[in-house]
Amino acid sequence: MPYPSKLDSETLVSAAFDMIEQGGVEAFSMHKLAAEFGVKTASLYRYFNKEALIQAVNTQTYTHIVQTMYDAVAVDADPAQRLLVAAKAMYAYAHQHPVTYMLAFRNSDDNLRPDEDATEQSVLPLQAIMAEISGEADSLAALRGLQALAHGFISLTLAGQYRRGGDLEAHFEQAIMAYLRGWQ
Amino acid sequence: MPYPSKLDSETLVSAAFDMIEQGGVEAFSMHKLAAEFGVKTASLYRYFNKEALIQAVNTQTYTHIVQTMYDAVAVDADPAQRLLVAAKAMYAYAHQHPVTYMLAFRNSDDNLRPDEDATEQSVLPLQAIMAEISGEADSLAALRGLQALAHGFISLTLAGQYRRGGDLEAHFEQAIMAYLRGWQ
DNA sequence: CGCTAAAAACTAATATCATTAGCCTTAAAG
DNA sequence: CTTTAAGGCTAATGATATTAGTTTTTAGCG
Repeated sequence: MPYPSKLDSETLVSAAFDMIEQGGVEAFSMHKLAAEFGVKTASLYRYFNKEALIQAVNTQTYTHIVQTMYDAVAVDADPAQRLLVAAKAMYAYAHQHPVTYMLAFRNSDDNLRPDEDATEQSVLPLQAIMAEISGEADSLAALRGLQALAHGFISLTLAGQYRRGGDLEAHFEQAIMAYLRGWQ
Repeated sequence: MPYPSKLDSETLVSAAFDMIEQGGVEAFSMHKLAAEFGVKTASLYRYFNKEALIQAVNTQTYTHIVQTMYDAVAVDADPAQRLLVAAKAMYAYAHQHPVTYMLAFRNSDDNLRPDEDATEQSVLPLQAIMAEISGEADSLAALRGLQALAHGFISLTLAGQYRRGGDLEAHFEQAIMAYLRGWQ
């Protein structure tokens, strides 16, 4: 009944994702996003306000990461190798989408965080693999450490905190392997 | 020659630090900061613009963390224990100053990052300890992994990404110890 | 074929920011 | 007592996010 819609939620989120990845969150504005669709700023508010839009972008980021890791983990190898592959997939994804990656984990505000369910549930398969290394009892602690190590390395790298040269990707792998060795 | 100054750089940075820690960066504004000093907004610009102010806050955060770890590391114990103590000191500091901690490591923008020199140089003592565990050749990789693990665990905790219960601090320690074991 | 309803976008207005240019005030130094 | 420059002030500009209320469009129905 209305007249031809120029906007829809999904397309908006995708466009916002790209704009943020290109120019950073600071430069991102509702005004610029509207302009990209040939629409006035206020029209966006039928779909999202800025906070909701960024939260949607973060949820998308999270979904992508989980998907990436799922695909990666589906190799036929010993547990340590499978976890290493998963970590490397996360590393690669983060380097392809550095801005939105950091944004998703920044979480200054509760409202910008991805949905609860999407997050913790999604790592259960990884925990099962981890259990093969650490034993069932320690698998949660061990998994958390693995997530921490991977995420920490990625963020420090992206934040430019490793400035003394060396092969960062090699160091990443060495650190992961040492960590897994330590749980055996 | 001028008349009694109501402002000075150091006090401004401290006040900004506190305001940000209390209310978050998003809520922080030059206007509110000026109000706290009974001064008009424009007056602040003789000292800082917003970007420079936040960078100064981040530098202060970094200085505090380095100091905290230096103090912690000065115990008489085996290398692994000393590194664990340092990591725990960082953990404790981050939990006392969660907002500014995350802000300092967020680094969306180059200009908000702490000074180059303050950062990497400061971890050399830790690298020396790490070398006792991993050997000289691997000490940089091993140290980077340790930083990553500690920082990653802290950020994921602060970001509310560990929502499945368990003793987080205990898991933190277990993860660090496993990592160090892996390098032995 | 014209009317109606509701979706979708628009206009207009408000409030908050950061930032700059130029002015005014004060007290220390000569 | 005059100079001078530091330090704060006024005023203005241009983004920005957001809301309320209005207008346009077109699908479906009588």
